[in-house]
Amino acid sequence: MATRSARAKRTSVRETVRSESRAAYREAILVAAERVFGRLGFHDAKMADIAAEAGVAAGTLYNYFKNKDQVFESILKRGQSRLKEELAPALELAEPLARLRAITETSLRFLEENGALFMIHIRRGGLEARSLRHIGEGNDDLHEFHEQLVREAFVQAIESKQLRQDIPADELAGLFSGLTEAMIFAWIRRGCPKNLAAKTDLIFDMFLQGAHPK
Amino acid sequence: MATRSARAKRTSVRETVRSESRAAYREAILVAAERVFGRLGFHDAKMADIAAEAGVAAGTLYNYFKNKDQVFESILKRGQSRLKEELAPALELAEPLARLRAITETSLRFLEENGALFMIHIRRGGLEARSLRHIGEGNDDLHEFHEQLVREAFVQAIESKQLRQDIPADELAGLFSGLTEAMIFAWIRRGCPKNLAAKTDLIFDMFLQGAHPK
Amino acid sequence: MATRSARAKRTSVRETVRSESRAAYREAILVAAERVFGRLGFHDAKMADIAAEAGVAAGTLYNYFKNKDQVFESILKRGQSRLKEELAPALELAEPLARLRAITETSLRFLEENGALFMIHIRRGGLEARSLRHIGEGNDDLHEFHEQLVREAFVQAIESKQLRQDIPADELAGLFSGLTEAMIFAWIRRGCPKNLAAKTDLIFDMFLQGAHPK
Amino acid sequence: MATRSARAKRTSVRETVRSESRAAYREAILVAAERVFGRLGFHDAKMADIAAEAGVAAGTLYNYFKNKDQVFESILKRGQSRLKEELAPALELAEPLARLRAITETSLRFLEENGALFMIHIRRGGLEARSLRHIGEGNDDLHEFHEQLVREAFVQAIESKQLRQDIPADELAGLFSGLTEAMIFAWIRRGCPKNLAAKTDLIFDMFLQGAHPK
DNA sequence: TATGAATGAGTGTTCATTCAT
DNA sequence: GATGAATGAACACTCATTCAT
Repeated sequence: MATRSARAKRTSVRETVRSESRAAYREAILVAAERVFGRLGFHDAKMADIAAEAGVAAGTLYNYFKNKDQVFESILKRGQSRLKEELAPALELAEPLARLRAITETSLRFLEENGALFMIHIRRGGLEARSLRHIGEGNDDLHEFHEQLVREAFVQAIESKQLRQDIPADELAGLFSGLTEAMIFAWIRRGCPKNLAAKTDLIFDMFLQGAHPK
Repeated sequence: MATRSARAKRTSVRETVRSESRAAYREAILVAAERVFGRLGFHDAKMADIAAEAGVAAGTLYNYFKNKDQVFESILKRGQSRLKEELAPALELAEPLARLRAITETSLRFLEENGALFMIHIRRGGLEARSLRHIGEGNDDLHEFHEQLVREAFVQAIESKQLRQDIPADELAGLFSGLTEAMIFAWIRRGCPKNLAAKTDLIFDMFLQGAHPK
Repeated sequence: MATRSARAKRTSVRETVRSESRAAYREAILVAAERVFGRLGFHDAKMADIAAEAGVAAGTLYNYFKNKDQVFESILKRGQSRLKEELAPALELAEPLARLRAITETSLRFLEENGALFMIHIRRGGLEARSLRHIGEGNDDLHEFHEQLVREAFVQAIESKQLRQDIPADELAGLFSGLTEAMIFAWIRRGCPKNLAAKTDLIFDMFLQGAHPK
Repeated sequence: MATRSARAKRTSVRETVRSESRAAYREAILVAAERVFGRLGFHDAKMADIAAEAGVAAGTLYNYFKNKDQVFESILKRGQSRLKEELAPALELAEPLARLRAITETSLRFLEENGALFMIHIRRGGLEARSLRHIGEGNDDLHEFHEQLVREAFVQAIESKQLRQDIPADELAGLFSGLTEAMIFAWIRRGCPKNLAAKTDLIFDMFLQGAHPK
């Protein structure tokens, strides 16, 4: 029994090691893929590029992912869970505008730290959606999640009269998200300089006060 | 001499016909390519798809364009000149905010009527820039042109105290363009419903008044 | 009847003109094709190139020749008849070695004046024979014709004891033709300088005397 | 450490196998390509033909050669090194005419065993030069190498009064090379019968004695 | 399981040939 | 008959995927 147990344990340990090794490989591949997809886009990124960036052989990719599409999809999913984790503290805030500000700042900071991921996400979510629709059908979309959070904050803020009453919450939320995204696009176009998160104040100021002279 | 004249005329007519036919073919190909690129993106759009959409043989494309890249580029250029034409009346307006409103409305209307073109343009200008940078180097970019117009309007509006003085014109212009683009992205995400141009008022209202309750 | 006759005559004249025009077109095309094939080789020479060189439209070529192969073939045939014409005086000579010398000199001069044709011919006859065998099957070949003339001269020269008796006429003829062709190849490799025909003396001297010191 | 060593050895063995396999594939492709190019010429030989002849998939060719041109070039280079190897013993001979005879005999034998290669080489060096000039610029050419050897032998033979003094070494060497090449062309035209190398004696006899009766 | 070479379907492009004018 | 644009078969080459080791 001792022997059995020992063997079982050894096996278990070995499997743990294996499993950790598997996880490490998988992670390395995803990190590499994120960089490569972010740099080159879906089509120009070759499986060979990703393998090279990850320091593994091309065939190895297929031990961890079914195909190129699934590598792509996995990056998105991984990014989604990471952002969700980082957003958790912000969601604790009860005050809707403060929560909105925290969500925005967190998202922008996340963006700065995960530029490549964002490139991938935005391409897929916003623009290549149609051509890549076959990828990730039915995944809960990060966009949806994010917009839902923003929408809730807006509904509450309007209810508590902190915002104009004459524009529906959805429309307002859309404009806000839009303004944020616009900031992001401008930031990308400028080559992703530092301190995107610091733009949160500007976004809020403009969004709340407008451009009219006071 | 009558004969010569007649022959000359016939030739001339024939050449006109031919020339018109060439232009018609070229146009048909561009229209088809615009649709296909808009639908599938640069990479997924195959020359065969474009040819099929245009109702010609694949080889025919190469009688009008050197290669796939040049088809793509030509769409952009064609779109640019068309938008420039349509913007001309708006540029006559002397009053900066009125001009800005006209530019915005015209651009949005143009967009509605040329959704596919815009998809193409934005993909290239904003996002696929890196992977497609080899295409169209040195074209005067529509983005640049548009942003220049907006920037000028802002400089004048700030000078005439019609806008807040505490934010630089460039920043304001960026935010405005951003807000507009955001509207556009939201519109695209919603599947390009009718009446995008009507959103001009909302954009201006929000941009000028802000979201604060009055 | 006068009318008929007149009409008939007019028709006939017109047909002559037409026929002359046809011949002129055909000739122009062949001249152009000879230059282009000579310059680029069979495969790299495009029908469009030939048409351009001839100053006609691509389609016109097909009013005179069934296809590219036939253009090629026609050049060879035309060259063959021209060389045969030029060789006629040489063939009058009764004395075999004098005749051989005249044939050689004439052939070399012809070569210098028809370099392009020769390039075509040699490519086809000597080297691309296998790959181009589908062309001109069963034509009486210029090579064959030429070698036949040479062979006859050798048979007679050996019979009249003007040449070594210990080597069969065929072998000797082959060597002589070979030496001549070798001269030609060297000449081509040197870029076709002037005065190839003047090498006739050297060929004969070497061929008859050998390289041994006297 | 034993394990490491064992693993290292295994790896090394595996790599040797792989490396041998790679070399074998490469060689098989070159052999196939040599046959196909020799049979059809550069243009008519399709990559698919070569792949089929080698018994591999078309794509495999591109794991070993960058493109069709490079396959072609590699054949030439391989042939050059092989001939150079085979010529080495002949070059040991101090006596110029004996050396020349050995060089000639070796070359002819090489030719018989590598007819396809020669077809390829001669097409490129002599005739398709112009259209294929883009291939292999700057390779040390087999022709040049061979002619240099011949030229040296002639200079020495003339110096030692073994040959006529009235014709410059270059000219004589050219004629000799020419005679040899002529023999080769005749041999090709006759369909590459056996025993080409045996013609060395005939070449030398004719070259030295000439065709005059003694 | 990692490897990396083999595979072959798929694509952009060329060009001989056809055909409407 | 001349024209020159349309045609589409053909081909070099790429790359995601498979598989023997």
